[in-house]
Amino acid sequence: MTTIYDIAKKANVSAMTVSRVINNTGRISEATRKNVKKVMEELNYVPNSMARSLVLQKTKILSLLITDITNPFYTTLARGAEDSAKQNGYKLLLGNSDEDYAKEKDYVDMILSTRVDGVLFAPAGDHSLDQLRQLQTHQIPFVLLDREVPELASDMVLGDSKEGARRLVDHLIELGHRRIALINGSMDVSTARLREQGYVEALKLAGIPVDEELMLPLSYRSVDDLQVLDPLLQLSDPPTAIFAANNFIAVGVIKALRAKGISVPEEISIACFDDLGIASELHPFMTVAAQPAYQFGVLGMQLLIEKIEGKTDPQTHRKLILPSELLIRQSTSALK
Amino acid sequence: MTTIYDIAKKANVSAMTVSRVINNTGRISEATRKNVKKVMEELNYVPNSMARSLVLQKTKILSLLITDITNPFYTTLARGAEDSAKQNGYKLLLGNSDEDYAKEKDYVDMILSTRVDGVLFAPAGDHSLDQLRQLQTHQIPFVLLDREVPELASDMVLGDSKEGARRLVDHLIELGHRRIALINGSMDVSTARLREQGYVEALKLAGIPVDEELMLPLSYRSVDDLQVLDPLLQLSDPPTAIFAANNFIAVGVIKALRAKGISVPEEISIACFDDLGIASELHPFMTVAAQPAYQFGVLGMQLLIEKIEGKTDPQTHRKLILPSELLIRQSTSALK
DNA sequence: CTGAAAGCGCTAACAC
DNA sequence: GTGTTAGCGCTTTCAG
Repeated sequence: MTTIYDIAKKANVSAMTVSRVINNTGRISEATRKNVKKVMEELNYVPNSMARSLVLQKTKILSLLITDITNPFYTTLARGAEDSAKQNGYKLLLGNSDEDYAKEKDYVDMILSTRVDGVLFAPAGDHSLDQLRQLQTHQIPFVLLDREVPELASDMVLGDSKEGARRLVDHLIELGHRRIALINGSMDVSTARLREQGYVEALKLAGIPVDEELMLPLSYRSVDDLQVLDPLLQLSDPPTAIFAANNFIAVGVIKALRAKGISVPEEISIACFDDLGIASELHPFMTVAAQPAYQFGVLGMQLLIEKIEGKTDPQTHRKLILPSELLIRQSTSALK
Repeated sequence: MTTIYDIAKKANVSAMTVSRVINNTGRISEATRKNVKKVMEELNYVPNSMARSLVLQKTKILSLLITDITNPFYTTLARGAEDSAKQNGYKLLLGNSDEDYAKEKDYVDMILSTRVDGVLFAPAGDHSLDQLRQLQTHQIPFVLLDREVPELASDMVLGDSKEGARRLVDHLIELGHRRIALINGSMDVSTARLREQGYVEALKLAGIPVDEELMLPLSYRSVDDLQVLDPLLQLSDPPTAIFAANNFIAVGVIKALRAKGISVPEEISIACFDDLGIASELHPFMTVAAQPAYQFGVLGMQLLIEKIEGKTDPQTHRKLILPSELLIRQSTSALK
C-alpha cells in the first residue's frame, strides 16, 4: 500500500506537504499542490483512515444497532440512517442484535474497540441498560431509537406507541368489537408497555372491561408456534378482534389463524403496529399504525451528529416523538 | 481512554506484558497475568483496534455491499453473512448501493480507506467492473454475490438464474399459457440476461414463438409507474401470464394490474424470481423461484474468509451455484 | 510556504 | 518470563 511517504519521495516534498494537500490545510503553492496531486493519482494513493483515526482520535465511523434486520421497519430506518450518515461524511457500521442481549453486548464490545464516534442504538429492552452504561463510561455519544430505557437519560427518537395503540383499538371498538385481544412483545420493552397502556386506556374510555385473559405478552420477533393463540380461542367468550403489538406478531397471528382455518376479517379482525413493507404493497391487507421508519433513521442520525460535533448542549436531552399514521385496510371489519 | 500504558504502570509491568496478556501470546506467569487482568477490569480497558490494525496490517473488518437494503433477499443474505462473520471473529461493515454505480463507487472508496480485510460484493451490474478493478489494484480480496461481472475472474456465489427461470416459465406453459411476458431487470445485470435466456429456452422447447414485444427490460428496483404495463396490455394479443425477473418487479406489476382492475390469477397469471419474505408468510400468494438467500451470505462469507486467511489457492476461482426452489402458490392458474 | 520531530496505541523482534 | 526498541501511517507543533 502506498503511503504519504511514497508520494512525498516521488514528488520531492516532505510527507507533511502531502498531508496538507490531502487535507486542504495550510498554505501550499499551486505548483506543488498540482504536482503532489498528480503523483497521488499515479500511485493510486488512498489515505489510511486507521492511521488518521489514531492521531485524530476520531474515526468518522458511526454505528447503527437494530434488533431485527429482517423487519421492514428497521431496514427502512437503516436506509434513512445510512443516507443521512453519508450526507454528513460518516460511515455506518451496521449491527443486528436479534433482540438478544448477549449479541447486543458483543456488539457493544466491538463498538468500543473500534472507537466509533457515536452510536444509533435500538435497545433490545430494559436490560440494554448495562450496554448503554458501558457506552457512557467510555464517553461514546449515542441516541436511542424506537425504545426507551428506564433510568437512562439520553437523546432519543421514539414513536407514539401509546397514542398509536389507542387509535388502533379505538378503530376496533368503533367497528363494534368488545372482546379485543392484545398480543404483545416482551414486557421489558418500553414500546410493549406503552402499547398495552394505550390498549387499556382505549377499552376503559369505551367502558369495556379489561380482561387479563385477553392479554398475551410474547415477543416482537416472528413467532412460529401455530398453537400460541389456543388459550385465547378456547375461552368461553373468545376475542372477535386482535391487536398485535407489531408487524411480525401480526404475521405470526395470521399464520396461526390460517392453520386453524379461521378467516380474517370475517371471523376475527386484526390490526397491528408498524406497516409491513413489501407485504403491504403487494397486498394492502393489514390495518396498521404505520410509523415513519425512514424518519426515525434520519432524525436519529441528525441528533447524533449534532451531539458529536458539539452543536448541542450535552446536558439537555432531546426526545423526539414521531406520530404514526392509522391505515385502515381489510384485516378489520365490523362485528356481525 | 485508557491505554496499555495506563495498565502497565498501575500493574507495575511493561506495556509488552500487558499486550501479551491481552493476546494470550508468549509465556506469562499466572500471577502477573491475573494481576494485569485485574487492573484491566478496574480501568475499564478496551483495546484500541485502530492502533492494533495499524501495526498488524489487518482490521478484522469485512464489508458487505448489497444493492437494496429493503429487499428481503438481501436482508436475509445479510443476516447469513453477519452470523458467519461474527462466528469467525470478523466485524461487518454493511453498505447499500441502491443499484447505483455512483453510490457503489463511494462505498468502494470508503472500503479502501478503511483497509478492510475483504469484501462481499453484490455488484450493481456490469459496470461495477471499475470498482472491482479498484479492489484488485489495492489487493483487497472479494467474493461476488448474486451477480457475475463479465471479464472478471473471481470467487462467487450465484443463483441458478437460467434454470430457475426455465422452470418458472415451464410451469406457466404447463398451465396452458402461450402468451407469456417477461418483465426483466436491466440488461447490464448478469442475472437479468440469464433469466431472459431461461425464459427464451423454455418457450423454444415448448415450440412457442418468442415475441420481442412481450419482453420488457426495466429495473430490479421497485417500479412505481402504474403505466408500465400498458404497452403489453394494449397488444392485439396480450399476455395471459407474466414472468417477473425478481420479487420487486412482481410487486410493481401487481400494483399496476390492480390499478387497471385486472385480477390475478383470474385474468393474468404471474410468477417471479425470489421469495417475498414477510409478504409470503402473511399471504402465500406469489408463485416464485425461491433462492436460499441466507446461504448466499453464509457461503459467500466462507469463501471470503478462506481466501483472506490463505486457506485456498489464490489462483483458482470458485463459483458456487445455488439452486432455487419452485414454490407454486396462487398467483398462477390454468389458462381458461 | 515547507520541513523535522514527536507521538497517537499497539505489537514484532530481539534482548536479558 | 519480562522489558526495550522501533515502527505501522498519519497529523500536530514548532521552526525556519
